[in-house]
Amino acid sequence: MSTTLKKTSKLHYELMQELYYRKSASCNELSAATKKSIPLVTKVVNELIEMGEVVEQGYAPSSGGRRPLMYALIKDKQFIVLVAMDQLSTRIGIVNLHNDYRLPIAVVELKLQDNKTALNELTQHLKNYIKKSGIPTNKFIGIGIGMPGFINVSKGINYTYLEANNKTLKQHLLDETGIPAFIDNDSSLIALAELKFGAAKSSIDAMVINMGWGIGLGMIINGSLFRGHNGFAGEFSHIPISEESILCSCGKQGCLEAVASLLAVAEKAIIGIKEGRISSLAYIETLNSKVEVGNAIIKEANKGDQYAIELISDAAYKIGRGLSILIHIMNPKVIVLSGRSVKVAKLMLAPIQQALNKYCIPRLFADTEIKVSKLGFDAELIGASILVMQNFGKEKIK
Amino acid sequence: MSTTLKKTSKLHYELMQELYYRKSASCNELSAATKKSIPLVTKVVNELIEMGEVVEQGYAPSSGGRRPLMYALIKDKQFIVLVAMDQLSTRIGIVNLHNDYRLPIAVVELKLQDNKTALNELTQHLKNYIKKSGIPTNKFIGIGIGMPGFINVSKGINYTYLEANNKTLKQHLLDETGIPAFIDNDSSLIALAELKFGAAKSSIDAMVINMGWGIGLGMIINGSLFRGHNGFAGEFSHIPISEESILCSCGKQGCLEAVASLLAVAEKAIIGIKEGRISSLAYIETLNSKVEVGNAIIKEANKGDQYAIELISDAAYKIGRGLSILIHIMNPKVIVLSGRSVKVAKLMLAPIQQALNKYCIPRLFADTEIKVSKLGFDAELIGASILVMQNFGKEKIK
DNA sequence: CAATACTTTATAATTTTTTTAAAAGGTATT
DNA sequence: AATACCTTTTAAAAAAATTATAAAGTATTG
Repeated sequence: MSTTLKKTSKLHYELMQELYYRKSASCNELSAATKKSIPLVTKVVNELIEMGEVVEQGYAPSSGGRRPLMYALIKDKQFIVLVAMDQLSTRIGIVNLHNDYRLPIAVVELKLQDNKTALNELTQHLKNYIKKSGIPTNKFIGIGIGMPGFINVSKGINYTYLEANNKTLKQHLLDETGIPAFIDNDSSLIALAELKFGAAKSSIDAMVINMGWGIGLGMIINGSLFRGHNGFAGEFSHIPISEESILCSCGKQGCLEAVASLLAVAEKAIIGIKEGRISSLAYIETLNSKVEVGNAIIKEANKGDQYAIELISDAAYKIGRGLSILIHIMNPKVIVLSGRSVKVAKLMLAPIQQALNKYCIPRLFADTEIKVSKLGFDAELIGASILVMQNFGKEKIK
Repeated sequence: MSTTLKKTSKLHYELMQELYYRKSASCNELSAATKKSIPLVTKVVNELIEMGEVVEQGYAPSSGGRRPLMYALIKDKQFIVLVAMDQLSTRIGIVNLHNDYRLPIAVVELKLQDNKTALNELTQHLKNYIKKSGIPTNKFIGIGIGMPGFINVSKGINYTYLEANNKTLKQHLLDETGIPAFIDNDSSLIALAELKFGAAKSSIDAMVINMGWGIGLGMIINGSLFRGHNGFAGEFSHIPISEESILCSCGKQGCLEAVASLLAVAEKAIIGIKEGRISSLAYIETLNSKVEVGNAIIKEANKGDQYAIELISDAAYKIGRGLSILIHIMNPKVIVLSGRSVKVAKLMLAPIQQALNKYCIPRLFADTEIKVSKLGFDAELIGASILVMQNFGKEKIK
């Protein structure tokens, strides 16, 4: 972008973003997407070609009229570093602007809670991974990071984890790597991924449920991610919902997370098995690890183990009750089931539907589709790259 | 608008809308509000003056620079018919574009439920009221109607009440009165009123609670009313919340409305008094009418009657629990207490706060203000006029 | 208390962008 | 094959936004 003398405008970056989301597009499509006139888009696209950022891809099949010339980003000019963190493990990847991975995704053990060296570990892993890729620093657009916790996206701070003394997390990572960093909540990134590449593609409004060790929610409203006044919207995990007074990690009782998250299910399974429930789960070795049991439940439920299915169904019904509240408030068009537990999402559809039948006013959800994510567990990584692209050029153009 | 040859654009109407909301404004303010350039706004404002729609109002005090010329709508050129309905009674008014009433507000008894002649009654009342005003039909911009029920705003249909055989409600009223009509949910209109003229003025996001015989919710998101995919968003009344299995009018159990609405409170009061609770409520004559008792509770609570206050506090705490769910999901900046029960809203603040303290994650509502509406019971009527203004010119300009 | 520095608003000149119109390259139908 | 109809591309005209400048005010300062 700096090789030519032509000045780059906001629209230059916007068109590149759109080409990233669509892989390839015609001038007319780009004009519609950016709400700029065709002549203007045509002019800017030609400038991008001159700059070596974009190439013609030949003609697309006609849709009943003159065939459109298609354009795409040049593959390996720029790269994005992706990071998806959860409480226990962190995934790192690097993609080009066609979303091809340049290295296998690295999975590293990294405990977030009560771990003072967590930030240093992360920084080190990142630096190593980037070095290993052999790509020079100036070719990276940015680092996108998804993680749990209360996050201020614009300031680049996570109030819950990874404290960087006196600095914002964003600034710390920029200083260490020389690459601009952007952080966001894991559920928000999953919602972004579903919006741009997944089951909620081009949706005006969609609710994306991040089912995993917790239960997150990313909300798409008016075609973009809704973050709320302080950026904390979508705290679905901790709505007071259950009559069972089970203590939640947040300190309150009756939270959805405490009764329906994968972690809660695993806990219940461990007790059940110790009490003698018959299940293939009884034969796993690491019965003391909730994480291992949680993963095993998903695997065994898909194989048909009755107890595992019962546990999943039970949780799904409770999630369904939570969704009924969400539907009453938001009246969404699409609800997407995504996140770690997506592998058993098909088993959850029936109990969720049952809960909706019981707790929802029929007219409110008659028109609401419940979809299962096809992006699977990669959604958060994909979301991280979108986060970076959404900020692409923002600092260069005032 | 039709007296001159100059063509009227979308911006002409937009500027008039903005002048309606602000009473008076400078070109710079209008430019900022409409996101159009100052020269363009200046030009169009001058055209509006030529057309006789707008007048100069002289200079406003300087804010540290050249004094701005202020502009305002001409008062009595155009009028709006306002209608606010609830289950039992309907209010009708007429205002000019300075929001001055031209006639005293008419209150008529009109039962919505199970009343086949309701629509005819409404039409007749409207016609009489308009006739009484002496204002010619072509001077009315529109009729704005707020009412309970499931409403499709764009189609102009209420799925719950006022069926107009084979016609939309909107079309029926246009045919009968010759004036374009617009309908919307009562809670949505109250939210609009609070957004433009009330406690949520110019808010980016706000949750407006319509407390009355039911419990409604109007949501302001990104500075405008959020209606959801089918227009049914904000069904706060019927979220499953209570452990008490009280049957709700919607057929389900444990709805917020069934335990915390003014109607539910009145029901509880009647039982309490019959059981011998000591209260000034015991002396009202119409103890069999829930509506009368409800109104009495509001009056006596404000006078200090302990039982009435207890009843209100109890309901408020439950509403607070509902709000805690709303806060978890939406993370709003402002929550406005509005609607019929607004007269006791001050008594409700403490128990609501208590519920939030118990059920909310502190960080989520630390920054959330809970405000009491100053528009009072007129909010719905004001909202009806805004509804009309929002549609002003939309049919004339494609 | 004038002179200067800094505001905000209004107007004019210039540049950018959109709108409109026309041409070019297709498919579908008769 | 001729015609109708559709979509994309290019060109010319019109509209709107920027930018620069002028005008009219307040606050500050020696």
